[in-house]
Formats: sequence, C-alpha cells, structure tokens
Amino acid sequence: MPAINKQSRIPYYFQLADTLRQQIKDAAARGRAMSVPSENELADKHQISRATVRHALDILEREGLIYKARGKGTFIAKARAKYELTWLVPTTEDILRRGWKPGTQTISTQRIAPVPSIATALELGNGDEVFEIHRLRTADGEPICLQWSYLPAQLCPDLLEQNLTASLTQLLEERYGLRLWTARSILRARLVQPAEAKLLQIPRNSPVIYIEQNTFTPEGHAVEFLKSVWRSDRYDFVVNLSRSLTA
Amino acid sequence: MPAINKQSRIPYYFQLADTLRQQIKDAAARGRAMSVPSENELADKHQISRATVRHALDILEREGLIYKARGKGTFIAKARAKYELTWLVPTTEDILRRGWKPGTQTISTQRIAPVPSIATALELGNGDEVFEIHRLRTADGEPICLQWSYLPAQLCPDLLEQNLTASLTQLLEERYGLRLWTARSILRARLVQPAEAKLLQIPRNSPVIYIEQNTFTPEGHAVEFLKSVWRSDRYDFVVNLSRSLTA
DNA sequence: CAGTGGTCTAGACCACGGT
DNA sequence: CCGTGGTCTAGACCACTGT
Repeated sequence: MPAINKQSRIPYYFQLADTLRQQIKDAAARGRAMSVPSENELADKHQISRATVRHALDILEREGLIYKARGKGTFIAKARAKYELTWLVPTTEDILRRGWKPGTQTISTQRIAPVPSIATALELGNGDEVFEIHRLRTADGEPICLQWSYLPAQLCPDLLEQNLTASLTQLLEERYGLRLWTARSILRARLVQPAEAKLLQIPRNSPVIYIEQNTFTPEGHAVEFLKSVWRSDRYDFVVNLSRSLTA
Repeated sequence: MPAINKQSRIPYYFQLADTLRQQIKDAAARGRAMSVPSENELADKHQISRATVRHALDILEREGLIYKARGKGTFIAKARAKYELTWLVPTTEDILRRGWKPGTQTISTQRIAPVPSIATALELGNGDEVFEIHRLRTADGEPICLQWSYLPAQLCPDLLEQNLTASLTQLLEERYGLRLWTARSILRARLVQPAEAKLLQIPRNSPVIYIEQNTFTPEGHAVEFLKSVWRSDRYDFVVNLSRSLTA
C-alpha cells in the first residue's frame, strides 16, 4: 500500500496524517487494539524523512488522537476527543453533527447606526453603520436559538443582498476575505424575556443561555458582534477539550 | 542581546518563543507597532537553524499571537487572544486571573458506592467505590459555585487524607500520576434548587449554569466526573478561542 | 526579480524507559 | 544496552507576493 503518493501535490505529512487517522478510526470501529509504529519505522516504510513523519504525528497529537511518551513510543489516545473545540456559539455544522436538520429563519435585517455598546465592541467611529441580522435557528423544525448579528457595513457592503440562511461564517470568508481568527465569548444564564419566549416557543421565566461573542480577524479588526439566546431544555452545550499542547 | 543561551538546557525554540512573546507584549504595552522579522533573519541573528525558528513561530501561531502569510511574512495578530482556552470548568487559576481571591470550603467528603449514572460515567464495575468531594468555591469570600467531584477510589487511594482546598487537578497529576488529557463537558441553564440557593446565597428560582464534566487520561481512563452549579449573577464564563490550526 | 513562508531531506546528538 | 521520542543543523526546492 503506497500510502504516500509522491506524485501528488498534497504534502507528504498531510497524506500520512490522513492515512493514520483513517487507520485509527478503522481499528477503533473493529474494536481492535492498534499501536502507532515508531517514527523511524514510519519513515522507513513510506520512504520519507523522520522530520516529515514528526510533522504528521504532531498534527494528530494536537487533535488528541495520539499521545507520545518519551523513551516509550507513540500511542493511540483512547479517550473520546472526537471534535476540535468549535466556536462557542454553535453553527449549522454543529447542529448537523447532532443528527438534526438545521434551519434558519431570518426575522429582520436592517442597516442602522449602532448603539454605543455595539459601536465600541466593533471599534467603529462616528457615522459608521452596521448591519443587524436577526435570525431564528431551528433544529428539526423546532426553535433552538435567537441570534442578533452585527457587522460593520464597510466590511461587507452588499451583505444584505446575499443568502443569509446559509452559513454566515462561510459567506464572510469567501465573499469578503474576512478570515475569522479569534473570538471572545461571554456566557451566562438568565431568564428568558417575554418576546423571546414567544419566538422560542417556551414558557415564560424559563432559564436560557445568553451569549455575547466578538470575533476578530488576524489583523485585529472586529468583524462581528453576536448576541444569542439559547433554549436550555432542548440544547445542551457539549464541549470536547484536549489538553493544550504548547511545546 | 544574546536572546538564545546555548549553554542552557532549555531548548532554543522555547527560549526564542519566550523572547518573542515578551517583545510582542512589550511592544503592545508601549502601543508600538512591531513586525516579526523573517525566518531567515531570526535564524541569522540568533545563529540557529531556520527549522528551529519555525518551531518557535509555530508555537506562537498556535497561541494566536502571530499569523503567517505565504510570500508576505509573519505578523503580529492584533486580536485579543490572551489566554488558551481553559477547561470549561474554571478553577483556582481562572479565578486568580480575574483578580479575585479564590477560596474553597469543603462541605463533605465520603467514600461511597456510586449511583449507576456515575458508575457508568467512570466506567466502574460492581463493587468499585468512589470518593465524593463536595465543595463550595468562593471568590473574594463570596460563593460562586458548588462542585461535586467523583473519583474512582482505586486510582487515588488516600485522596481524602490530602489537602482538598488546593487544586485537585494538580494533586492528581503530582501525587497519582494521572495526566488529565481530554474532557467532555455538557453545559446548560436551569433554575437553582432551594438547598443550592442557600449555600450560594442567591434568591430562589435564580437561573444558574449547570455543568457536567468527564475527564480522561490519554490512555482513556475516566478519572473524574464533576457536577457543578454556578451563580450567573456573579460569574460569567469568558472563553477566548483561536482558530484551530491543523496543518 | 528577490524575498517570503511551506515542504522536505539526511544526517546528528540527546534524555529517557525498559531489558 | 537499545529503541524511543526530543532537539537541532545545513542544506534544498517550491509556491506565492510584491516590485
């Protein structure tokens, strides 16, 4: 099995990581124990340098699939680190992963002068305007959250003419070249407000999760300010975390 | 400035990363713009190989401090990625970071046969027992959360004789060699229960954040099951996220 | 074109774990 | 002792960016 195609333009380390990921997954599916060959073995077998092997293994380690023990070897991490941590505010992708059918209903869109707190969050000057996109997200047809997105009008001039029921993240990246890099989220529990309760179809005074999230590009530009309110009877936040690997 | 001490046993890449981190921080504090020298420049200046420079830069990129642009160079990410994501359930360290004085009050400890749901979560067999540690965490003397930790008695036999007001995580790692590797958290909002309200000193029917967290070692052993209830008037969950870097 | 980061090689020595 | 992963070097060629 020539796992590494040297004619391909895909980097060797990427091909090797992919191959190993698949093998680990298959072995797990069959309930088989599988160990990871040593770095030298992998290098020999695939006729690539050890440095390239290490590159591939580093990726898998960061994904939480394997762990290394100096002097002993590399092993498959049996723990259930299945997903990278997602943005704290879950999206279309997240809902799909739970096996639900995601839906989006746009409640309102407008171009407005932002209130001071949002202008500050987005680092806007006087006169700068924002788009407000108010949407209801559903899973299998049932409401799960209300979102209010605020984006500087300058950065994405014709945003409101685009299809807003799809992934906003993807739209920003592909159409406007806005690379989403970091986010800062604040999360708390509060009681639902009457108008929200009606849209979410839950009783008054239900507890909900309230999240504010600020998203930035690598250059440090604030791209989005997002408020959201989540039903807590229907939607749990599930987070899988791996140890952070610094060195 | 010999930023790299070649006599030291500290790896060059680590020293370089540290130096650059400090420079970035200083420059930011002075409001100065600072760009990151090219990889060749850094290699020349510090008399180390380019591979080692890249190792250092990779670390900083994963931390969200810098970003690279092929053909252009490496730049400081101006966004506010200050902290690695912490375990979702914040700890002593997290409270310190907010500038509060953390405190812990042990409410009860016991060795018990676990209820089925906890036995399942910890993958225990019949007859296996667990330690239950029920604690109240405070910040500046004010209650912020109630925690119930469950740990398999086998893994840490004399746990209850240790000092439980300090960091449990640290204790597990240092005394029992239990490397905490991954965690799976489930988070939701609910109304506080009367007994909890009394301990947390909040009104009845206040909304609280409820978290269940399962923690595993790299070998896949479940180490801890943790339930916790957080005041939401006093404690926000703040999460800083960086884009996950796979390649 | 020159300079940047991205990939890759073929070596080397080390610290560590187990025999 | 040997094999493991951890660190490091001195090259090389590539794709991409800007001038």
